Amino acid sequence: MQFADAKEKFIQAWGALGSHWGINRTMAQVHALLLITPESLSAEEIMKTLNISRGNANMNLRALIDWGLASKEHKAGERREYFYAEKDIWQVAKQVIIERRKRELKPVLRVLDEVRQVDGDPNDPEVQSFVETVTGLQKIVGQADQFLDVMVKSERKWFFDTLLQMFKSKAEVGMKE
Amino acid sequence: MQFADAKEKFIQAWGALGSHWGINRTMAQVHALLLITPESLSAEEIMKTLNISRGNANMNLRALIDWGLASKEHKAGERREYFYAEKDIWQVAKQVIIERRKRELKPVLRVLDEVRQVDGDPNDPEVQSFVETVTGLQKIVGQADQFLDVMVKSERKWFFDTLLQMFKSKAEVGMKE
DNA sequence: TAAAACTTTCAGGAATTTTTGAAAAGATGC
DNA sequence: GCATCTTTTCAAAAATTCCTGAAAGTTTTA
Repeated sequence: MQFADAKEKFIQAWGALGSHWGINRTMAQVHALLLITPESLSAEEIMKTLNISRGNANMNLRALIDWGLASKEHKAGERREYFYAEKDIWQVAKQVIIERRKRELKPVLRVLDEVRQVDGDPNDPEVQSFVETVTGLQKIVGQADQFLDVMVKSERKWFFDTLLQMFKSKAEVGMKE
Repeated sequence: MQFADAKEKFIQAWGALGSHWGINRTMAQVHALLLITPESLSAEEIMKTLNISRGNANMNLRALIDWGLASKEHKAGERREYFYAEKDIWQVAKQVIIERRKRELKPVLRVLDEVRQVDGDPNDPEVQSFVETVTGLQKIVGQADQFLDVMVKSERKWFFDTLLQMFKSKAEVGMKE
């Protein structure tokens, strides 16, 4: 495959993935472009490459900065701003997790905690089922939250080495399906 | 909080969460309703509770069945169909992971593999940066995929016990930030 | 101070996604 | 076969999300 095609394909694929994960397609495409570009880019260059308007470029660049995935840079002697993305994928992954945890997991945990304290007849099967479901969700979401907390505080090597051990121990024990 | 309010709040919250994760709001709400309801429900009841049309209810129920999160049931002597959701949250989590892995992770891994084999001057910094980024993504997405594979094949208890050990070993070693 | 270079905002419009509701299709029982 | 009850389909409408481009705002230079 030619480089230009590969680049195009990667940007499209990353955009499509983003849209399956609640992230605006264009924001993901801008991110993809910055990820694979060695030097920083001006808004102008991004607009041209992705065929988007000035306003759109500006909005999504700000969003990326807000997510901690991109930064501005000023080049000496130049007036315009240049943008670049964090290239270390482990850092990127951690940053995404930090933000989504803050924006989505925390609020959900708060709601689960709130609604679990429903006052109603504990013998009513409807209430029972409700409390059971909410408690179950709280446990799993809470566990996931803890796990992600460990992850974002970890070094990449330690984290994957430890996961690897987990896989091994599974093989040894011969866990059933 | 009154039961009716808690129920309402839970359904709303679950719907909002879904929409942040690429899942249609109504589908998540129908799922929430089925999750907390002990007995199975007819389309009619779901339409009435959530204030949605027949077509909408039907569409989202089918989607839930397609995701393996809900099932149909026929009651003896009754003509209409009833619907219920898997209540075991561990099973639900695993099922969601199975589907998203199939629908999203796998296709992305395929694209990454494809575009990594770009033919271009290996000394061109643009090409270098591209290959580095794609390789890095491939590694991390691949690791995540493996981890999720272990998870969906695990018993809940084994999985969380092992994670717990992982956290502990971190504490002992005293990993730095 | 003013012009030039650039960034940000935002109202309106375009595009996309979701929902509706009526009609078609599919069961069931007589 | 036919009447009845139920589910499914799908074109059109509604709702939502996203994008544009011109105008306003900001910073720099002279």
